[in-house]
Amino acid sequence: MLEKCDCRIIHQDRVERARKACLPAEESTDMVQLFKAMGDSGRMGILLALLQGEMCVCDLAALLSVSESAISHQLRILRQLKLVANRRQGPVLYYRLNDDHIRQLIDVALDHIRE
Amino acid sequence: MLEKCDCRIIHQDRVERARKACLPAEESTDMVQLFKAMGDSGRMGILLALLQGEMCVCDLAALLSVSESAISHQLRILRQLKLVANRRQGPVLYYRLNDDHIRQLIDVALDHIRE
DNA sequence: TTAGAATCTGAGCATATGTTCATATAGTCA
DNA sequence: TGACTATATGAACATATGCTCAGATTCTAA
Repeated sequence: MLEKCDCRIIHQDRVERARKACLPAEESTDMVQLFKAMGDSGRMGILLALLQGEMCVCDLAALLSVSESAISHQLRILRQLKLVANRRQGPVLYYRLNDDHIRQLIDVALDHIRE
Repeated sequence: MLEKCDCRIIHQDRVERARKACLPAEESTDMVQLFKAMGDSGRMGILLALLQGEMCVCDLAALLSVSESAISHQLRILRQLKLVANRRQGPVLYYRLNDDHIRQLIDVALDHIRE
């Protein structure tokens, strides 16, 4: 036989190597949360829209054809993860992308799916 | 009054601008699928492990403390999205990251959460 | 070809997630 | 202050998602 798995670990060395390279648990979960936030069509629609510039809640609702409440719920998630930020002007809240990382992530993702 | 929203669209121009910049529907959904795939702690664990090099199913199961069946289900999703690829050597399938985009995405994500 | 190893697959179940609806809050103008 | 606008929030419900378990494949060695 070529390979045999006794304790269901064929390559103890590889498992150890990966275990040592593990990220701190908090970084890992934060990263998962970030990708999860971008892994929803509604939230991605918001992010793609904000790539073009600031928008308010009702603009986004009109653009994406969903209720303003739904947009607001999604924006809260994006806010908590520091993906978007807002500024108030009168009664209107203008949302924008919080930094350039989102654009970078989208660019790399597009590279991947277009290859 | 400073701003007023009649038809629930305050800034028609911004909505139009965003609408014109929309990605093709397929690209958008593919991108969402990609981020969704990376937005799960189990699958991210697999990807982080494979950053260190090839591993087989039972190695991953041991490393991540889940069943081989669960790993196999997750690997199928990652395979379909071209995040991982495998090669067979005897009865063992060795999985690896399919290209460098995953590493790039993880790097940018870490930049974001560490800032 | 037969037995056993490594992996895959489908169905079922428990949990997680997104939307809706009703209501609350913050800000503006008369 | 009182009426109205824009947005936020909480609960409830329907759907999506990941794991488990049992069984099916694929490959190897004898």
